[in-house]
Amino acid sequence: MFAESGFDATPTSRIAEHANVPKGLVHYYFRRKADLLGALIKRLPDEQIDPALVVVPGDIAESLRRLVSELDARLARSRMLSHLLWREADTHRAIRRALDDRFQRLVRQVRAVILTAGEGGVAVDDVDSAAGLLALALSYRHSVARHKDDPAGLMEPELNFIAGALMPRPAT
Amino acid sequence: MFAESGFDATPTSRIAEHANVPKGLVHYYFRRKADLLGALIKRLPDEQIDPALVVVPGDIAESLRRLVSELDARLARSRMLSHLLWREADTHRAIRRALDDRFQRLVRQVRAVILTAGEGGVAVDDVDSAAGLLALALSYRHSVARHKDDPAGLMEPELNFIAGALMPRPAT
Amino acid sequence: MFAESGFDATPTSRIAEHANVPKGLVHYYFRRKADLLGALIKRLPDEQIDPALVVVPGDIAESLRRLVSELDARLARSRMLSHLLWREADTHRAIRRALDDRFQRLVRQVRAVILTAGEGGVAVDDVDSAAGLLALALSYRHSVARHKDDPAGLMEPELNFIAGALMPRPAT
Amino acid sequence: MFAESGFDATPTSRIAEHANVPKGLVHYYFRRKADLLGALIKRLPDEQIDPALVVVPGDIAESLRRLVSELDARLARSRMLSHLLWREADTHRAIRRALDDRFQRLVRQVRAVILTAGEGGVAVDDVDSAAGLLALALSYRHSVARHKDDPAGLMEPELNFIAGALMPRPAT
DNA sequence: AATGAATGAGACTTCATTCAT
DNA sequence: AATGAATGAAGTCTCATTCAT
Repeated sequence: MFAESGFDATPTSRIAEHANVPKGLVHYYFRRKADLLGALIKRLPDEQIDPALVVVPGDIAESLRRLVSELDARLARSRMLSHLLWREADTHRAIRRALDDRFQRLVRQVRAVILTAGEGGVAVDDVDSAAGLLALALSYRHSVARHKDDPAGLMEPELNFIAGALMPRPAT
Repeated sequence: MFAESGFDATPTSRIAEHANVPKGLVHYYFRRKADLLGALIKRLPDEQIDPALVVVPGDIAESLRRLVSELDARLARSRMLSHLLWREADTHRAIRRALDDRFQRLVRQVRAVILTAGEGGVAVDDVDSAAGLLALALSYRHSVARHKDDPAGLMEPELNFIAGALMPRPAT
Repeated sequence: MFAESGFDATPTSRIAEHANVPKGLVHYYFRRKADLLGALIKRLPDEQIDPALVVVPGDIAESLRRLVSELDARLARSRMLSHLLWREADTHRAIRRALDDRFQRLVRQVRAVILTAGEGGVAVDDVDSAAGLLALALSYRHSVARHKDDPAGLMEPELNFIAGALMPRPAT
Repeated sequence: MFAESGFDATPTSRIAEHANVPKGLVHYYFRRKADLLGALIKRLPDEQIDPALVVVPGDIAESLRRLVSELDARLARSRMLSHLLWREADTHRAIRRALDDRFQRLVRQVRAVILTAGEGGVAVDDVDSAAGLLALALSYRHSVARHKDDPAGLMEPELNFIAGALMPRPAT
C-alpha cells in the first residue's frame, strides 16, 4: 500500500482494515507508523542471481541478455516492494541505504556475468566500466518501469553495443 | 519545499509562512494545493545544451566529458526542481510526463554530441545504442544524486569506454 | 440562487460570476450579503388576483377551482422566489414578515372569491372559516410543491367539500 | 441546534462544545456532518395518537378539537425536531421523505378520528376530503408555528365548519 | 495480549469582507 | 464608481497516537 499510494497517503487505519485486524493492533506491534516501513525493508527479497544461470560462455551479448531478462522477471515479481524503494528513499534513511545496497549488488552481478562469459579475454578495466554503465542504465530502466505498463524493450541494441565493445580487439 | 520534504509532507501553511504571506493568499492564487505543483513544473528550466558548447571535434571522449560536466552544473543549479520530479512522479501525471520529456531530450542531446564529435566516422546504429545507454546511466546518476552530497565522480571510465567503443575500428 | 441552494450555500462570488460582474461590485452595492436578500424580497411580485377573473357567480366550487388553478400558475412562474421564502424564513426576519403578509393576502383573496361567488347567500362566519381553512391548506400545498415535480392534483374533492358546506341549507 | 440556527449555520465545533466533548469525537461517531442529521431523524418520535384518546362519539367537532389540542401538545414537546424537518427538507432527501411520511400519517389520523366520531353516519367521500383538507391546514399551521410565540388559536371556527359540513343533512 | 474509544493537532479549503488603486 | 488583490477567521474532516479496559 505504501508503494501504491505513498507512505503519507496511506493511513494506518486502512492498513489495519486491509489486514483484517483492529486498528489498535497495528499500533500495538508498530508503535510508530515509520516502524512499518522498517519492518518492510527487512523483508526485501535478496536478488542474488547465480551467474551460472545466465552465462553462456564465450557469448557476452547473450549472457547479458539473459541477465537482463532474469532481472526483469524478478522485478515484476516484487514490483511493489521495489516501487516502495523509489518512492520513499527521500524521506527515510533506511530506505535510502537499501536502495544503495541494491545498486552495488547489481554492479557486482553484472561484473561477474561479464567476467564469466568473457572467459578471461576482456580487460578488467573495461569490465568495470561496462558493469558500472550497465548497472546505472538498468537501474534507471527499473526505476521508471513502475510508470509504464509495457517493459519497454529488452535493451538489445545497447547490450550488443556493450558486448561488442568488450570483445578483444585485434592489434592494429 | 516539495522537493525537500515531499508534497504530502509540506503543508500549505508552511509554504505561506516561508513566503511571508497569509495562508489565504496561497489559495487565492492556487486554489488547490496540486496547482502549486502544476505551476512549478511549468517553470522547469529548459535544459537544452548547444552541442557547439561542448563538442571537441574528433574527440568523442572529451566531448562527452564536457557534456556530462555541463549537465552536472545545470543539475546543481536546479537541483531542487529536478528532485521534485523524482519524488512526485508516482502520484502526479503531469510530473510523470515532464520526467519522460526530460529523458527523451537527454537522449537526443547525447546523440547530437556524439554525432558532431564523431565527424561522420561512427556507425549510426552504434550512436543510437550508445546514446540510449548513456542517457539511461546519466538519468539514474542524477536521480540518486539528490541523496548524496558529493557528486560521485564524473564517470570518466564509463565515458572512455563508450568513446572507445565508438571509435572506428581499423579493418583486420 | 438562494432559493435553489440556500442562502449560506450560495457564495457571493458565484452570484457575481452568474451576473457577469466583478466580485467587488457585489459588495460595493450590497455591503453585507444579507442586503441581497433584503433587495430580493422587495421585488416579490404582488400576487393580487382580481376576483372578477375567476368568479363564476353562483358557483362557488367552480370559482374556487379557477382560483386555485390561477394561483398555481402564478406560483409556477415565480417558483424560485417563493421557494426562497420557505427556505430562509427561519433566519431572516424580513423574510418571515413577507411570508406572513403573503398568507394574509391569500386569506382575503379566498374570502373575496367566496363572497362574490356566493352572491350574498352564505353566512359570513362560514365564509371566514372556509377562507381560513382553505388558505392554510393552499399554503401548505404550495410550500411542499417545491419538493415535487407534479403539482399533485387540483384539490377537486376538497374544494367541492368546502363549496358544498357553504351552500345554503334549506330549512328543515 | 440545527433546528434553531440551521444546518449550515451550525458548525460541528459548536455541537461538540455544546456536548462537552472534543471536536474529534463528533467525527468519530458521525464521519460526515450530514450523518448527524440522519441520526436525528431516526429519532423522530412516532406521533401516533390513539383515536380512543380523543374521540367523543357522535361529536365530530369536539373530537377534532381534542385531536388538534393533542397534536399541538406533542408538537410543543418536540418542537425542535419538527422544526428541523421544515428547515432542511430542501437540501436533504432523507428529511424530505420523513416530512412526507409525517403528512401521510396525519391524514390517516384525522380520517380515523372523523370516522370513529361519526359513528358511520358520514359519507366516506366527504371524510376523505375533510381529512385531506384538515391535514393540509394543520401541517401549515405547525410549519409556521415555529415563527410565532403564541399558538395562534385552536382553529375553533374552522373545525366547527368542517364538523358542520360532515353532519348528515336531512333530505329536503 | 488485544481492542476500540477517545483525543487533539493540524490539513486543506472556502468565503465574506476590506482596501488600495 | 469600480475592481480584484488581499486577508483572516472559520469550517469540515483526517489521522497518528494514547489509554482504559
